[in-house]
Amino acid sequence: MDETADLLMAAARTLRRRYGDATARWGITPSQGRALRIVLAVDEPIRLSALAERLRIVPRSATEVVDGLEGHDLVSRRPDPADRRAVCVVATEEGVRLGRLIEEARQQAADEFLQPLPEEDRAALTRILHTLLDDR
Amino acid sequence: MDETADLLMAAARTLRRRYGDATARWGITPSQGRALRIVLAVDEPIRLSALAERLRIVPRSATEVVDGLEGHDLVSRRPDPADRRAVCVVATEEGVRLGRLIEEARQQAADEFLQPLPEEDRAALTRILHTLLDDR
DNA sequence: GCCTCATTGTGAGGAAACCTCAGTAAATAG
DNA sequence: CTATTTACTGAGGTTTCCTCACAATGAGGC
Repeated sequence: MDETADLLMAAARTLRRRYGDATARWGITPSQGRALRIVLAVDEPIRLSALAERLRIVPRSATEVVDGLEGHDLVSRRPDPADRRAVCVVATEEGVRLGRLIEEARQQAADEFLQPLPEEDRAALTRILHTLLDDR
Repeated sequence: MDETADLLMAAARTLRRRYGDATARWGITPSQGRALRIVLAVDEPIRLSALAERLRIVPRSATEVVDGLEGHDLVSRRPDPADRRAVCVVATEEGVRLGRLIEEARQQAADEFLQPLPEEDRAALTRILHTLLDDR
């Protein structure tokens, strides 16, 4: 009997809730937090479609996430000089500042959740999930 | 940099979608499928609150899932003889029949998703997720 | 037997995080 | 210069879960 699938989903839910508790204090949602983290990590204007890909969601959904972040003045949209159809997302000053705080909180929530795992299990989990996701 | 959390959520989403595609053909949703599977696995009337616990959701959410299944005549509610506040959920004949088909589809979707993993990684994943979830 | 307190399920209401489909505007291919 | 493709977004929907409040019932103390 294969329960792995169910466990995976239950774990994701738990994690999302914890991370959500952690980020809610700044008025942003978990998925906004993840998006902001990517924007900051890339550290240069990123196309909305590229952001979507990094988040593994469809572009339309990325639009919403960026809307949310923009509403909080954490990122701003700007036209891509190379392609006038495209939109680039960049973090504002406030976004950079808050991003750091959020990253800390995120890290802490993840650590707390993953804390019962010995180091090697944690590494194994990351590796296994990569295997599952990277080849579609 | 800890990406495990993100991977976990992305994996859950992928899995839910695949499982959803598999079950949609009988008009039920993934979470209804999971609930039906538990009802069938227990193989005797199960309290709604117990079902909720097995699904790791709050009882109020289980009410909805059961509503959905009842609407398809796959399960029925009956009073618990031992406690008149409680409600027991049992599978109907149709529920048993369809449950088998759904289980097959579910199994196949999970297998397909987990297929890139060598057997030992799959076992490790299950074990690791149990560790994460079982102690809250 | 009562009174209080906890428990069980559910109505009401809502939020998060996705999706698809269709449409506009711009780039690119033929 | 038409035809197709690509990049984003408006509109609308779905799934899955949550909290809060409440009625009915059970259970423990006096």
